[in-house]
Amino acid sequence: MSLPHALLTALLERPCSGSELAGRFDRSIGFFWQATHQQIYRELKRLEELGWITALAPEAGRGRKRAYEVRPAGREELRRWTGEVHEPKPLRDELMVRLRAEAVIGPTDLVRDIESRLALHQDKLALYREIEGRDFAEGVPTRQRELHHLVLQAGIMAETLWVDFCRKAIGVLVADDAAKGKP
Amino acid sequence: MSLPHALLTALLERPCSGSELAGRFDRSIGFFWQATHQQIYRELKRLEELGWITALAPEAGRGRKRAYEVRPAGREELRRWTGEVHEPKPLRDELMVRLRAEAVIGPTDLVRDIESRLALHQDKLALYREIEGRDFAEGVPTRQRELHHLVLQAGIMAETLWVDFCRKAIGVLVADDAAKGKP
DNA sequence: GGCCTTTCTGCAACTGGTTGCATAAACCCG
DNA sequence: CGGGTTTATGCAACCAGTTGCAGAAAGGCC
Repeated sequence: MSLPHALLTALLERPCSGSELAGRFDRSIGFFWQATHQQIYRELKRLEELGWITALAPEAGRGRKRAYEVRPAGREELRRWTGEVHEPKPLRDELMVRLRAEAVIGPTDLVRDIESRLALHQDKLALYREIEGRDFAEGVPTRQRELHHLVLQAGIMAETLWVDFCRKAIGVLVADDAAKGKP
Repeated sequence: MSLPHALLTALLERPCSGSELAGRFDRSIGFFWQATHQQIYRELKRLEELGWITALAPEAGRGRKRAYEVRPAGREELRRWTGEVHEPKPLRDELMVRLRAEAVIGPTDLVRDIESRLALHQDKLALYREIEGRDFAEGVPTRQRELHHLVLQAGIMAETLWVDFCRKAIGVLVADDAAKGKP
């Protein structure tokens, strides 16, 4: 639902082609909104049909790149959407379903899954902290920089939460196993 | 993706009909996995075809209720699934896209949206804390209770995070406005 | 008993996102 | 310069979840 607007934002930051967008989605915006290249191409086509973006003159490069830039109508639409009040999507986490399943069908191998999750969250947290140190440790705090920092902080907070939660969950599951005499 | 297993879990806790499941999803499991009644009916049908659940003899009540119970194959499948290692779904949050949009197109009405979100998260947090006080303040900590508590704690942690983040975000956005002379 | 409402079940169509595959241009290397 | 590789674009089918609507059985009301 926010893909078109994420694309408009990225293209406003800097006009570029589909594949470049895919690359930039993997970083920055992609921390909170992922998109495959197929989604991106499909959506770019639609945005062009809507008159929100236009293709720029094709420049040389690998393959046949088509860069896009945002038209005034697109910028206007982005402003409209950003100012709207939206219902937040409720949380949805498979791990919680699995924990409840564990509660009914007794001990399973769930701990291993949580351990691997823990590692992933720790990695991501380390990455975010590194970015924070590199990009936000010093320099003038403009509005834009502050907002980008805010988004990164959300990432840091969320990953910290999951690291904490995984540790706590492992604690509960392992203590249970120990209590049952499984060393 | 976890809907079938969420249903199996719920049906193992207590066999019941589609509409009852919908009601129970609104509470408990529904804090982390939502499903509409259409999804539930469709899925129950599929689970029956797979031989994981069976319909019980129809009992009286509103409409024509069909209660289901889990068969051994279903329990086995749930165990298998719970023990599997899954990739966690990456975070996806529209608000972050909107904050980045704000960063590019200058001040918008985004604060209002965040304020309404803040209220929602506070409400949910209060609800979760109330449930915690009611259900987990005392009593023997069995494995099942501990796991249910753990899931609830995840909810509390997440809602706390969002309350904190909304406050922080409002701080940034409002400070910016003030700096621009808009009182 | 007839009628309106509520509860429960379900179909059909749609949407956003994913997967698998195809094609074309540039580039790289022997 | 010709064949393999990489990069860029895209189609088609699919899957999970959502929306809108409809019919059937039970309950309540007059």
